[in-house]
Amino acid sequence: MQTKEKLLLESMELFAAYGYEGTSMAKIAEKVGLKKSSLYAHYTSKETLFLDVTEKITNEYVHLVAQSIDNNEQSSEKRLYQSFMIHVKDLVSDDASIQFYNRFVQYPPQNLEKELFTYLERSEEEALRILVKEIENGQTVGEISKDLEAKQIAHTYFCLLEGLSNEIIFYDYPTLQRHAERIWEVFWRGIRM
Amino acid sequence: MQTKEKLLLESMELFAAYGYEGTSMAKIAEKVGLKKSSLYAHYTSKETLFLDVTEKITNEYVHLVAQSIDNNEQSSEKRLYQSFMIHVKDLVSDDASIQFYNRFVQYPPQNLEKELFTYLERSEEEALRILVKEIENGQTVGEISKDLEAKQIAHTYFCLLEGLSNEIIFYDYPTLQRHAERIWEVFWRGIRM
DNA sequence: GTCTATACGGCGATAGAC
DNA sequence: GTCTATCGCCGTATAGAC
Repeated sequence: MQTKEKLLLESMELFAAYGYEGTSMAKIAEKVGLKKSSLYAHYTSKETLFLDVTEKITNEYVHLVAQSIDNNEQSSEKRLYQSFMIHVKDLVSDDASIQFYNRFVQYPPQNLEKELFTYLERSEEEALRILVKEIENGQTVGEISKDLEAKQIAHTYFCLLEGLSNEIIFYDYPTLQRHAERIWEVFWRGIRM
Repeated sequence: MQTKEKLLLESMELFAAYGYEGTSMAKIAEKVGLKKSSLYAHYTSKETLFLDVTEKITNEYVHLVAQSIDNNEQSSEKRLYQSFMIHVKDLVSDDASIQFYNRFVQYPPQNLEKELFTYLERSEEEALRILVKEIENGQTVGEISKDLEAKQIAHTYFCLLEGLSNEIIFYDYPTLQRHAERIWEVFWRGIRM
């Protein structure tokens, strides 16, 4: 793996775990296996490094949402359920990118707020659009109630996922998975035909 | 207001907005109207100040959950709906304490994780217990489905609130309130008789 | 209890040899 | 591109006068 690639990956994991202020260039350098001054051969500042990570992550996030909807599944219910559980799995798995995404959507570093926002706004909109499309499909084939707007349902879906991400600190994966299944049950009862 | 009281309040607001590492003793001092060295007459360290704020906030949180359920309302649906919307209102209002709570439940500062956890675990359990009681009540009087466990429903309820708290950065209060109402609609359809 | 002054370490960032 | 050395700044925390 190229040094710059590794730098992006390792710093992303540190930012996700300890936040922007909680992650020092020295710690990043140590994890990558360089001296901290060497990082500046790749990035002119901590800020530009962070923003580059952000750009990469937001692109990946949209990709993940799109990919999580498995078109081999027959019913909308199964497609949406599977997508939901894939997200839950990613929340606790080694995929720190979704933790990075959730953390900085909520708590952007003070001075980078505006620049972050432009990246995040775009990806939030795209992710929503992908899900709305799938839900409208479910409404067309008569699986999902037409009493509710597709956008409204999609919002609730993401809202639940974000809420679940808050529970990671308290529970292990099996417990979280059980919670997610029960929460899905409530959600599905709320939107089904 | 006593100096120590003011110190707790002002530092809480800064911690909630900028995080633990993002809040310096100098900024706290400035907001309180003291020199930073004077803070050490009240607390021996930034850590002890932060933990004292945490203790206060977790107690207030349990109190807020208990108080948000208005016993004058006749139906379980109305009581739960009103409680839900009070929380949403507090998310965006001047009440920084709920922002403090949500922030550090999810992202505790690295070195204080264990001590924070003991406070938060206790308050999470108590808040859940209060809501479970109200939901079981709704099940007894036949408003809420008995197909679902009260605990499961309570988890979904808090999960939605936490998810909504993530949306603050994107939307203003009226928009968030509309979202919350629509999300509630999905939720209620999911649990009603 | 609040102030001024200061200690000391870690931070982001730069200079310059190799 | 990576290193050693170093800068200037700001962080937490302490000492001591009032």
